[in-house]
Amino acid sequence: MVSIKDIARAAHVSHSTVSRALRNSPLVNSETSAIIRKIADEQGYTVSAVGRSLVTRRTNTIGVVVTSIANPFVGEIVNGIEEVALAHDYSLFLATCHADPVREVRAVRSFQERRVDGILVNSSRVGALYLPLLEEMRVPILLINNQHPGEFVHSVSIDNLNAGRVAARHLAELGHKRIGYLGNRFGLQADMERFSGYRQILEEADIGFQPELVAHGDGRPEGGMSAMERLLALPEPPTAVFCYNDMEAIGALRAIREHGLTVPGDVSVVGLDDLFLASYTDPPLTTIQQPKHQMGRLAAEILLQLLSGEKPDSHVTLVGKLIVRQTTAPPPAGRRT
Amino acid sequence: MVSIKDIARAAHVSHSTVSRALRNSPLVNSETSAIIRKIADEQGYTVSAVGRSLVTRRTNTIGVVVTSIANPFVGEIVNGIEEVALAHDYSLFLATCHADPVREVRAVRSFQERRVDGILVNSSRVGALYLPLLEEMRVPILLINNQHPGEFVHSVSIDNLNAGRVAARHLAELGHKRIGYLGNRFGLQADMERFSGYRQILEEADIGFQPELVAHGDGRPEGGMSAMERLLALPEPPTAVFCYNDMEAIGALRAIREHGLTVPGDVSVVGLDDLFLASYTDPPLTTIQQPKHQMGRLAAEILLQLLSGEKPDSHVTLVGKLIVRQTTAPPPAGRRT
DNA sequence: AGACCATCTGCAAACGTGTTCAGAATAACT
DNA sequence: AGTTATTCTGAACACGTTTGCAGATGGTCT
Repeated sequence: MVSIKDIARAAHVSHSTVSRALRNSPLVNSETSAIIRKIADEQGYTVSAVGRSLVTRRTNTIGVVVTSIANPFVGEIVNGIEEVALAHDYSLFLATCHADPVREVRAVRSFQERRVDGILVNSSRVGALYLPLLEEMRVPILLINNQHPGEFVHSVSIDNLNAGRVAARHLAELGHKRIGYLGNRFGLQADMERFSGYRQILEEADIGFQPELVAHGDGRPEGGMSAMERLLALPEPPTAVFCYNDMEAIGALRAIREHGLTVPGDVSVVGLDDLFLASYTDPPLTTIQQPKHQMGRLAAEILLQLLSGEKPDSHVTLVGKLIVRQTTAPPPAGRRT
Repeated sequence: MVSIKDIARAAHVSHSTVSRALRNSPLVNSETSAIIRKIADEQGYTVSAVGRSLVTRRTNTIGVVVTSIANPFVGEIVNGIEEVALAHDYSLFLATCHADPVREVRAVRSFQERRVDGILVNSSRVGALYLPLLEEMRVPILLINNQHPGEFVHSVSIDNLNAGRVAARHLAELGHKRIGYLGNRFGLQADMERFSGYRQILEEADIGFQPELVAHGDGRPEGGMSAMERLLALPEPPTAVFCYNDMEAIGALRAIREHGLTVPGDVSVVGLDDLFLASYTDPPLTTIQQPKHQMGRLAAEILLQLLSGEKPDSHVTLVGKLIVRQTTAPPPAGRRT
């Protein structure tokens, strides 16, 4: 591998001069600079980031740890991160932890060894347990959609309360009086916040909260399906449901169909996430869009600001947008009490 | 940041001894070794990969360049890669190129600067143009599902010919005589191979190839939808279609439904990829599963073998598995001619 | 001519680690 | 006691780069 010294020898200058020439330093004569660059080109020289990092004490890398990169949701986020990282000449270390604390710790340790300049964490189930570990590191850490954003220094997340409100309000405005909530049984903070927003709207709209209209899934289609079945088995089932996420909504759609009912004729459904899938369910799913890409971009931008010494806002929340497709409509004529 | 020299000073030994102690070298006395490790622990020392890489001339990193990480298909592959990388203490640099040659070249250059030990490329549209660039690098490169695998030294890909055969055979065995093909209009090699397999089966089954039953989409639902519409407009439309991928199959399902026909009652549909989505279409999609995860694992394993000096097979192909769900059935009674 | 300045270049140190080699200390022999 | 073998440690160099400082070169001014 050709180094700076090799081309110094070839150009009959010192390696310092080569270093300066390649970095366009005004200190070096433009002619010699041109010669040096030409030789470097011919020899196929590329600067060694590892040599450079050793002296500059910066690696121009950021570590990203996510639950699973196969999840299209996090894929979008990483896409946004990568976009701004690339624009600023940063590279990404990617690690997945699959919600396994051991793996997460291992990933962070590895990042520490590699001397990343900053870390982005997107793994909503990791609690405050790891706070000490993360803080022990000397680099800025930013959490995306984390379970306990308040406890960490910097975070970017969606406004879950607002999302719950927007979804419930949409259904209330369509005239629904029996609006169910298909939650997530793992007691995630996101679930509680979405539920709160939903409940707020019910109170504000004088519909009132009806506890029997709440069921819990597991965040996956199967869980959504069985939770929906429980609601449909009620003497007076809901005419609309707001689901914790799109995955559960898909399960709900199936349960409703298998129950011999139609969407949105008999039951309206609202999801949350706006996965790619949501456009292609039958019928296409009305949902709250999480600004995944923007979330990734914003997270990376804030991290870069931190790295350049600025002091950006500690906790940023983004609001989701309601995407009305075809799973919501007014309640059936006979049930508009 | 605490370095090896700091703990050497604290332990009253030389930094060489510290280096050895932390790497469990048998050369150092076990008692002093214990003392050193204790001090290192107290000071929160973590070895610097950049310092180490400088002397070992290995970074224990591999660069992964993909089209888009938001694509669940590539997400699964990366998942597999990460799994074996982690197991071997390698870290992943991730870069996305969005099928943009400029970005791809930039990503590879960045990897080169960072002195990755090897590179995995998954971007099926990149042709032989970049071969020189890739070969100029001094590290092993392995291509996953590439457009022109033969031209590169190492590759892992799916057996597209076989996939086409399996899909078509499944439909032929159900009794279909008019089997359409919904291809990809961009002339990808994968499309041609899948088509060849399909055609082979038609000949072997004495059904014969009927050119009017072939239409081309764009690899996305919209394209699949309009291509399917063209087939349905034929005087004698197909009773089954094999689609280039699941995305087009989803479009086909929608076109068929909007045409007032049912799946699989009137038309059978087979996709290819087995995206997560495929389980949740209505009805659930029969498709050929691409072993995405395994492909990622295998790619990483082969690369690691290359890195350790072994000479594994140059070109590995994996066979996809037929997943029969509910979009395929015998043709309608009136059309079994 | 000498003083001064501007412009460029090289020397040397530093970053954190691994590794070779030589030598010190101790133990085990004759 | 003297020799040899064994076990451990430290000095020194290397890896590739950046950068402060000193010095060289050549030019301009008094």
